[in-house]
Amino acid sequence: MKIASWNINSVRFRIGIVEQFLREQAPDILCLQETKVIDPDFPHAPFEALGYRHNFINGQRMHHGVAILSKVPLVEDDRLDWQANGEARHLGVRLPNGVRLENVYVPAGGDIPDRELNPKFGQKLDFIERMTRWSESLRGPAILTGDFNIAPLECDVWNHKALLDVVSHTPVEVAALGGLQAAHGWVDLGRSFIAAPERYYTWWSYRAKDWEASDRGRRLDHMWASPEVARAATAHRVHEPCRSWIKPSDHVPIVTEFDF
DNA sequence: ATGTCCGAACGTTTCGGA
Repeated sequence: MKIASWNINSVRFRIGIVEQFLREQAPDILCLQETKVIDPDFPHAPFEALGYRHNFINGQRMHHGVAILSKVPLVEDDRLDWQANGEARHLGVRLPNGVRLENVYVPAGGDIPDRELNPKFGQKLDFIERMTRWSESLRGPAILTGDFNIAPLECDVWNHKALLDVVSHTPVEVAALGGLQAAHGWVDLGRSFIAAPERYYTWWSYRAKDWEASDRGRRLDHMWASPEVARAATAHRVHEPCRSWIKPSDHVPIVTEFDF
């Protein structure tokens, strides 16, 4: 079982590179974030043509939105709203073997890392806190993946010191993410296979003139698993070349293979 | 390091969000 996660930054605008990725990597399941499309306008046909016939979508107008496209039958569990503001940021399904698959788009949190000056930063921390409470009560084997919008380790960013005050790498966010991870004993599959201190990024800003040359990346996208599920993981890859494809997302896909 | 990209709006350009 091959499971991929990708913040696509508009599934309609980038349907061409989504198809290319699915043809080349053929994951059994693809979790998307930032689909940026209401459910009636979701482009189902390209996925069905490639064999993805078990599709679950949770979209909204303009922003956010998540989807799970699958070759294997899935059962939807829930779509949670940890901010209680109606934003489409989660979709939970169950795999044929009963393992839960949770696809999440964590709020970016704005530019200023101060909840008094920037309410979005507070919402991001509150979102993580509510996810932590949910995570504590979660029973059974599960996979938690998506764009967490936090790069926790020093080697998850191009310059640790330069980014200590930059939203996505501040100590308060890293501590919150650590609390979430501890709340279910989540295993960080990315770092299980690409161990620290090796460089590992999944996002490069559009604003760099040459993303590859400057390489100012961050690891914002993650795939975590319950300990028993993590033991079944056999491979994990990050597909950096996708950042150079035509009309790229600023994120690249991550893929984990499981022996089930 | 204030740069780029998306979707929407009575729009042929500007804006919020990331």
